[in-house]
Amino acid sequence: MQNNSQNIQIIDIDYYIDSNRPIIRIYGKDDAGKSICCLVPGFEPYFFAQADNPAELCNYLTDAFDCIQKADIVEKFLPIGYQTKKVPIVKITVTLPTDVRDIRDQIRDLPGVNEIFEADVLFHNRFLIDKNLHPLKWITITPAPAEKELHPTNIICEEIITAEKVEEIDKIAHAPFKYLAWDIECLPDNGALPTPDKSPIILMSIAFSPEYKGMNTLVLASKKIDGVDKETECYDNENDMINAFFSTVREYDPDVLTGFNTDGFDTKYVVDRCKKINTESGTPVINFKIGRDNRDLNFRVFGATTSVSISGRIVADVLPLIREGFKLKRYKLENVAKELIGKEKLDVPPQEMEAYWNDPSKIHTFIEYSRRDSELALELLLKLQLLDKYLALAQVSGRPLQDVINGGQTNLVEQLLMSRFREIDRLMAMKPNDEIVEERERESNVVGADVLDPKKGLHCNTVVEDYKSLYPTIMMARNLCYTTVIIDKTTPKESMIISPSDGHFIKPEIFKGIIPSILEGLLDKRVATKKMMKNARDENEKRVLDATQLALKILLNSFYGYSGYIRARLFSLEVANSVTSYGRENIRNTQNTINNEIVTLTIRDNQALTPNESDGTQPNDIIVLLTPIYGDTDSIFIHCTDINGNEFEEEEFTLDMSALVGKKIAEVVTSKLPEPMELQYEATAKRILLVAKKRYAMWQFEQAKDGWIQKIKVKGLETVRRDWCNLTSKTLNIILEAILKEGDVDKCITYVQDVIAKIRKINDTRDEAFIAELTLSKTLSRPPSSYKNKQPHLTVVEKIRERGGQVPITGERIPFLITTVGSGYVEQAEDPAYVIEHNIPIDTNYYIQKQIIPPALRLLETFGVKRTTLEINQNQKGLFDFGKQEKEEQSPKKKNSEPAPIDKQPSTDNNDKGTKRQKSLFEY
DNA sequence: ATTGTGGCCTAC
DNA sequence: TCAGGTAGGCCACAAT
Repeated sequence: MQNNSQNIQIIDIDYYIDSNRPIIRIYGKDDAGKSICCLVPGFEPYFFAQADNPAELCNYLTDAFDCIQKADIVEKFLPIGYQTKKVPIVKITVTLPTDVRDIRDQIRDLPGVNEIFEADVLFHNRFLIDKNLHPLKWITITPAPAEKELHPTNIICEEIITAEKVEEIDKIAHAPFKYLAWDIECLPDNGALPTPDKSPIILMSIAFSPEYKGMNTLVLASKKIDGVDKETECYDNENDMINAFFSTVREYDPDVLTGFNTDGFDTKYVVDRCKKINTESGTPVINFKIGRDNRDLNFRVFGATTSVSISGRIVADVLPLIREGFKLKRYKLENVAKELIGKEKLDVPPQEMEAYWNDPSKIHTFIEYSRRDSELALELLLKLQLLDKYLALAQVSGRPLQDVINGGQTNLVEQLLMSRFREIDRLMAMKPNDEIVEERERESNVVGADVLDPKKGLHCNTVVEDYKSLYPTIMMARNLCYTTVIIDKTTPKESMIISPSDGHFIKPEIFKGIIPSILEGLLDKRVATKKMMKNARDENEKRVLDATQLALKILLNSFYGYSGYIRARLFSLEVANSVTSYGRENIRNTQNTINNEIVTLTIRDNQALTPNESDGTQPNDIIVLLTPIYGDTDSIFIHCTDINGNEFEEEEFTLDMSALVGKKIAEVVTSKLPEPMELQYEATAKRILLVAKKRYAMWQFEQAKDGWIQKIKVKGLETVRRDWCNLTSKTLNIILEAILKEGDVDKCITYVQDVIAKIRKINDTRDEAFIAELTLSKTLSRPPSSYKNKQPHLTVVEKIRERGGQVPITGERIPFLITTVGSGYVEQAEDPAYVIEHNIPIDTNYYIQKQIIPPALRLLETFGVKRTTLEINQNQKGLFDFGKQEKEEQSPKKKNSEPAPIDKQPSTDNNDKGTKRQKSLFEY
């Protein structure tokens, strides 16, 4: 190896033009933190065309267009369908990447040209695919000899290397990245959202990691302010401040730029403001070129969303990352910081900003407020490790990090498919145009999974089993792929796999599909990564590996969704429907196997035996009757009872026994399935309350290395829904705890009655903390004008607009309370801040009748509890200890962790903490 | 009273 | 919200 070769981690990739040829530019960082730009000349853009007469097309093309370097006939498979013969295709190599689109448009409609392929693959992605390189992985660069060196003048990295050769190498740890978070403050328009044509930017703040010239933060002000500290710089006016901001960014040279809602607000605001100032001055007084190629930042605006990118750097707005990663009721910086890192945002209300700015005694508070916002954004990104997953997805998929952050799963899947298609000489289809999308939309009819009817009510001792990666394993087991779908009607039946939805695929012995092969690779890699994780001693490495295995899991599960996605390059209803039809068949088969074949298991000598294995009954045998009581898509819940279908007595059926049963069922079912499909034992529910499809709660015990980990798991019920108020969630949590752990319905009734009593008094007490518990929220999911029906959150948006406040934008969650003002729930919705400020009465009846009683009753009616019982006004008994809910704990040596089945609990109280007699749960 | 729809959010 | 898929519960309200 040459000793002047250099290793870098790829951060970004693009190209530039030098002497009318494209040069690939790889931006990266070495392990000492030096920013390096690697130039790779010699890669040429190309695409493909299928023609009636390929030779004729070749001749025509080379004669007609100067920018076409070559037109050759190559042999390729077409994108969809199992094929045995390649077809002749014209490969058109052009001079510049932009020529691809030009030539494509000019030849598309020529007579004799049937179809164009791969003309919409961006040049830098083409390079990554063809060279088998992956962003965020490390490469070693062999420098070109001096005479071949390129000397671009605009690149502002610390070092520029012209590469002779680049090769990927193995290295786990990331390079030391530099992060910069920023934020702007503008003078609002009378408390409403500021607009760039009217409102100036007055403060800009920055937070650095690692520090910059000894500073962790820096606030720039657009006027002279007395008595500021050394991390605040004052300028004479707005342009000077903005220019200082951009030159600070250039000088610090961050790899990652972040902020809170910077893509959605700040970036566009600053750019618009700069343009306005530049236009008004007649000369460009502001230089906002902050790319590592010394160019402007790039915008792409799609309707309400803008995505920002800066060449050579990564733009990562934390707001969308947090939206995706955390389920919160609101996503204002204030809420997010408090919920996720326990930090307070400083408070300067928009209406008062002007006053703060103009008041010398308050302006320092304003400066600190601004500084805090950048600090919080940076802290969120780093502490929550928001980028980890995306770095790993870029590495595994081969797509540039900025695409991974801004885009969806489509890009990732397509990059993987394209790489593998290229290896076997298969063409990739172009992205569908609007016409094709509409057609697919009309035809699209994908049937999904089965949800088994739940046996509603309370059950003890239920084992939960699920299929490991069901859809990916189905695709592997049945060779489901675009490349295996039968298009030749003469294919003999014995060569085909026919799915329950009547999809036809070639057998893997004849040709193994690309998707199954990709999935197999991802699965193997995931197993290997998890193994490395176990052995890793370095915490940092462990973190990276954990992100990698998560990324692999995400990719594994993306292929099914992609196959039925109407905007996909490859779209196949036959594939999508075959996957789900096998899934439905599978869950039914599982249910039947348990019902009709296994039926019972015998527990003997710490083993679970099937009827075949047990060979009669022995004295200490415990016979367990298995009844599937619920299942959704890839899971099945099996109730374990005695032979007569009654719940076991306390201690008769232990958790350890349930694990034996669960594992035995998994083993028997798995043995009948094709590889690599696998049913696995997940956990045991000591008690489970099945309310409806997709709605249940259970007291779950999961087997760990040293004992059982217990928790209450709630699915689909109001507790986990963000469109119900906190009071509902808390009330239901108490009820669930009482039912599942203590079997105490009395307690539930008293509790609900007390909650109702407290609601009744809220307009007298005006307890603000309690009012906050009544706040509902809903997402404003589209522009207000496009709603067909009125909605409560729309009412609130309208009211805020009329009052001249900051109007929420599409995609925001809107909090509201139901007041007595107006008629009907929709009209009665009001902004909580306004309710407090103007002392608007709360509609107590709504909360009692709509928010508390129906959800409580849904849980309690199985025990015979009636609406009238809950409504009885029992003058306040006062046991309001909200918020003492158990999360997750190691089960303490069986102490009280195995109460008797509820319907058999003795009528005398054996519970050490209560004294009053409990009614049986079925006495109501 | 029952049925249909628009809307929201969740399970998987 | 150009950002993978379908199933499904429940609310409010309108139509029957």
